[in-house]
Amino acid sequence: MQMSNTVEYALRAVVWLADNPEESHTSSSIAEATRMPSSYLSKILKSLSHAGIVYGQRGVKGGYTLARDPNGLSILEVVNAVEPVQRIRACPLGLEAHGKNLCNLHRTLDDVMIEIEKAFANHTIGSMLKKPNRVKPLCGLTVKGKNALADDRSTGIRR
Amino acid sequence: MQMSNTVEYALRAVVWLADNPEESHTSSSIAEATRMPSSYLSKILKSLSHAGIVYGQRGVKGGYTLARDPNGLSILEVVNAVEPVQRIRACPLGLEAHGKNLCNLHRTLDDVMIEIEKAFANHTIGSMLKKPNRVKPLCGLTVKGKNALADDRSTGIRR
DNA sequence: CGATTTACGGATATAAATATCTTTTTAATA
DNA sequence: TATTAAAAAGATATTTATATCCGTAAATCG
Repeated sequence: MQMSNTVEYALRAVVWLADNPEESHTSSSIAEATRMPSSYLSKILKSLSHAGIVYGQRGVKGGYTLARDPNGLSILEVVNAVEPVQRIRACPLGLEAHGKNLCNLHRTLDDVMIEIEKAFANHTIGSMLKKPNRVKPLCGLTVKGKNALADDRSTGIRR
Repeated sequence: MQMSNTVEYALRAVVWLADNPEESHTSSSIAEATRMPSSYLSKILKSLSHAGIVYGQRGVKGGYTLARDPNGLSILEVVNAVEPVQRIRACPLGLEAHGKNLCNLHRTLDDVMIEIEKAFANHTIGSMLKKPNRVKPLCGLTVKGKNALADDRSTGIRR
């Protein structure tokens, strides 16, 4: 049971945009700054754009900006944009016998999913930027050329 | 964000064993009863056996039985046996710069993982069997030949 | 003891998630 | 208006998770 790469990437990108709101950022500049695969990120940004979380401006001087107020944007919304939290609404065994009634196992598992939804919903992107922390968001990375850890070759790809 | 098949299968098997404790059950009989791929289940049962959650008896008249008291067995233990809940203990970006200190994003994500652990830990296998419910555990399936929904061809495989 | 049944360990195959690449569309600017 | 930059769309490749298969070990029974 693990946080998927897709969710991790999407959140990194959104936090980055929230923390650097003064200008728009291209897909590849975000990828470089936050150390993730550029072409995969571009796919993720499309989903975020569809969901209205980021705004993508095409063409020269284009790029992505955050389309929402970080203080009103929950982690749950970001997660749902790329990999929706799947509630259990009907028996996974596919038995029609009892309609919408779940047995205790699946009722319990759905309760766990509800808890997961709540845990995600409880945090906003804004709150993560505001909390004091010795460690800067995204582990001290900054915009390319300004203060980035230039000679770190790690990709950030897990597993 | 979804409950994996592996976790779903493991829990179905454990609940089945807890609900039918009077005799041992072969891997394939459990698979048939709870509608899941037999050979994959046998792999999952191996993990559960390693974790001491089920006991596997070889040979004629052998099979699996629950090795633990269902009332003291949490869902978390079953989940951890097959697909451990992965806490975030170091920066996924792999930066050594700040040791064990997580930035707010990863601190928050790890908090979510803690909530997931708690949600799993809060339920025991026994409690699911005891709760009154119009729908029987595992959606009314019973031991082969007794009362199973014999003409249902659904496999229970999602996605 | 030999045959049968079953778990166990590990190799192989298949499907799905992850990642990359190619082409098209849109916008800016020279 | 031509050129360039970048998102958007979607096809393709790679990797990982899911599922199957096969040989071995242990237990039972005749």
